[in-house]
Amino acid sequence: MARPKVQEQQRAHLAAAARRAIVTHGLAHVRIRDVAEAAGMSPGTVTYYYRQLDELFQQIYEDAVDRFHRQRAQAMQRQADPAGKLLAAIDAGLPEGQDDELCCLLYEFSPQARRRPGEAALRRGLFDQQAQLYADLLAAGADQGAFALALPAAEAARNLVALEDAYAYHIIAGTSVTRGQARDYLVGYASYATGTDLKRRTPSPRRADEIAGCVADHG
Amino acid sequence: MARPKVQEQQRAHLAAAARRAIVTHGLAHVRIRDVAEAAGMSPGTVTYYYRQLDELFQQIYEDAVDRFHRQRAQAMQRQADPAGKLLAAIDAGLPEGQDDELCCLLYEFSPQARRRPGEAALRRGLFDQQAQLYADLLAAGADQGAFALALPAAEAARNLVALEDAYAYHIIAGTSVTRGQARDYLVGYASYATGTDLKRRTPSPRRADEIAGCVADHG
Amino acid sequence: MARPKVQEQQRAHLAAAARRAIVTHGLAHVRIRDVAEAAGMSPGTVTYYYRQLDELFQQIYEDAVDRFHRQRAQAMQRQADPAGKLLAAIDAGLPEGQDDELCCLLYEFSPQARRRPGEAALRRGLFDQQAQLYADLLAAGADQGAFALALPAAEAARNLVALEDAYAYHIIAGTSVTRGQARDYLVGYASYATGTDLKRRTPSPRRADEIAGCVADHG
Amino acid sequence: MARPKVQEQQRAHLAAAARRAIVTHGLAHVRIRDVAEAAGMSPGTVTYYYRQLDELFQQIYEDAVDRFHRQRAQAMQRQADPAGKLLAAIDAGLPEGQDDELCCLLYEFSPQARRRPGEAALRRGLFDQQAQLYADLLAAGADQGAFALALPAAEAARNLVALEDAYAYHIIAGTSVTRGQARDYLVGYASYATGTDLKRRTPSPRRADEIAGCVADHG
DNA sequence: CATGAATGAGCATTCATTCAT
DNA sequence: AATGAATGAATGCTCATTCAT
Repeated sequence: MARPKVQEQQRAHLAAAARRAIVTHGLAHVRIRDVAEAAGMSPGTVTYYYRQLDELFQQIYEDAVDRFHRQRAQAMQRQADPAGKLLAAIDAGLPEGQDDELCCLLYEFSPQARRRPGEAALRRGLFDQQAQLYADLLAAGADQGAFALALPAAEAARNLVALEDAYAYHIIAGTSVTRGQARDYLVGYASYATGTDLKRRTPSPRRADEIAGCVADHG
Repeated sequence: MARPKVQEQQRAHLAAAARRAIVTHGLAHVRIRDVAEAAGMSPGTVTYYYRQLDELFQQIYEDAVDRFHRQRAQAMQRQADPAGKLLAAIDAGLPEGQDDELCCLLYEFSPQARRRPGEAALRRGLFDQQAQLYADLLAAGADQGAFALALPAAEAARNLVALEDAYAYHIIAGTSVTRGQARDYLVGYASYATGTDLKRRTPSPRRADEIAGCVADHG
Repeated sequence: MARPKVQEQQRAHLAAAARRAIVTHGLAHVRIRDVAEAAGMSPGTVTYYYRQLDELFQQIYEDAVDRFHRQRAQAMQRQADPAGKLLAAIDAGLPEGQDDELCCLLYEFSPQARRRPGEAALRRGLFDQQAQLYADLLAAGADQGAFALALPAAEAARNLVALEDAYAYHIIAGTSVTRGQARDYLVGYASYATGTDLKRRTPSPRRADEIAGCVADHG
Repeated sequence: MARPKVQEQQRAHLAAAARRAIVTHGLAHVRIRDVAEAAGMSPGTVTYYYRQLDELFQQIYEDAVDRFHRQRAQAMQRQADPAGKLLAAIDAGLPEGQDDELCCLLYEFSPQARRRPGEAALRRGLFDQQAQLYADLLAAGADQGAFALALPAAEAARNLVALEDAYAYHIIAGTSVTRGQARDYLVGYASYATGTDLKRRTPSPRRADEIAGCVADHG
């Protein structure tokens, strides 16, 4: 902790501003001035804290990947039984709406994966982590007798994550599929995969503090 | 007496060059010079044919959306029975590999949908068209007795497209899921949805001339 | 007459188009393409006939200066008595309206006089010629006993031209002074200068063929 | 802690440089680089202070119109009697010489009035203001018994301004009429209009500090 | 004779970056 | 610590000009 505390606070404040600026203007078009304006600072101050803007963006992407996974893992831990965990996982995986910052960020960065090996690895890790969460849950549920798996846990897990990813895009892009439909489709697929009827269960909405934490300034 | 007009040829040549340039450098970073170099022309010539670069990019996106759909519809028409059509559709929907130009293009443009209403509409149309292809096929197969649908055709169709979209991204981004795995997962889901075992059928690979035609320079 | 007749025709056609283009877009902003469009030709053809656009513009200016003077001299010759000639001169000196091509052209070129010695000389010659017309007329009228000059003919002549120039600008710029007012002021001043009441005389409107000739294509 | 703001100073410095550049190169041909060189700055700095070059030019025109009027109004106020005011007005209305910056600017902008409604309004306002100055002065002089008007004050006032405008052009364009002649003609006309002999009065030359103030760099 | 194709010089403008304060 | 000033590299775009047909 060599850096003074106030420096860290400012860097976190700038990171939050940069997230907002990326979502607003798009990663492709965000300028230093946009970040500065979102932070209520001058453009000079942004480069004062982040000499290279790429450094800031890279950190934001890594944070987003990490946060997305931790958020979902926590949501699952809050539930006791496998079915509850499964529904919690689905709800945590879908964006709240068209402006869900975390999901928007992940999609803004996605085209870069093809060209930047580091980001491809990050993206791969994110997918594998999510799939592993589902796979572990399915396996555990099957062990406990709660689930009667219709297909291998790994395959079902990957399909669940894939469906989430695709529908999440449509939700934030504002195209054909609404969040409610996406949730229904996912619950439907999960029901098939686990041999249980998850549709009868009450939905477990994301808690307010999670949502706030998602966009909160770390400082 | 005057020079013959070759505008259309050159515009097509430039569009092909621009597609390559976008895939190579990313939509966010392509410069006029990149397009010019890919076309073997001077930067001035690019703006001679496309006064605004946006005009060119927009046309490329619209073409890509259109081509993706037509390509798949044609692949399905070549097959006689519902199961064959279904497998053809799946194969036509997945990218050939990490450098599949058409799929790369679609993913390069995808983050813009959130901000550009026109592109969101285009993207929505693409999803709806693809889903409709599947939905019609599933319904027809059910009518003929070939399929015993496990869920509503519309829902199954959307899930198939969603799975394709998600796995296509992983294939071109080079992350966890290979094309072979993706195909297996999709065939598996299609088998479940249609109540038929599609895995035993011989794959119907995309024909070589289709692939060539997809990226060919028309000039 | 070494040049073929058709060449001369085309050059005259282009000059007329250039005049229209200058009046429409302003000398400062006129582009080769504007001239080409006004002529219904391609930009390449314009440079084919006028290698340097300046050459064309210079010719247009010289023509305009010449035409303005000849037009007025002719209008005066058509009248028999001094008073009629004076009124004819005034009417020939004022623009028909906001779009009077000849006057607009002269004003478009006027700022260049300060920097281009040749154009300053041209402009000087135009003023002197006009003043001479008036001075000769005033002197002749005084000799004949028709006018009783209130001040030296040369001074009165220059003032008449100056008033014309200034009011002409307001007419084509569409500012405070209308053509009718400008004419009244000029007639008023001429009445004072000549010691005659010119206001009672019927106006001698510019003849239709003059107006047509003013904007006509020389070819 | 932050740097002090010196924007206003620099903007004024740049405006002065732009005025010089316009007079030197002509409004039609000034480039950002010309302004930058005149200001001793880099081209980037010009756009730093004025994002759109038009913005700077528009401001310069508005300032010029305003300054021209205020300068003359002040010159008139310095004189006590109507005849003195009249002579002061005439002297303030004519350019000092061929390089009178303020007059050159007004003539550089004049062709644009036909095409830009805003500039036409500005130009109209300038004419009306000047004419009003004269009209008020003539009417006041007539009331005091100093002047015996030979024609309506409004008409005489407009003619005075028109003569000034026209002769001013010849002075800065360096054509036939010298400043001395122009002044004599104007004084002659004013004498006629007011029924007084203004020629016997000592001329009231523009004061040196006014001239300096007119072109001075405020930075 | 005429023009469409192609180019490169020239331009305004954007923007990250440096620096003095 | 923070920022306004200043700059120059980069870029899209305009446009006169050249040239092949």
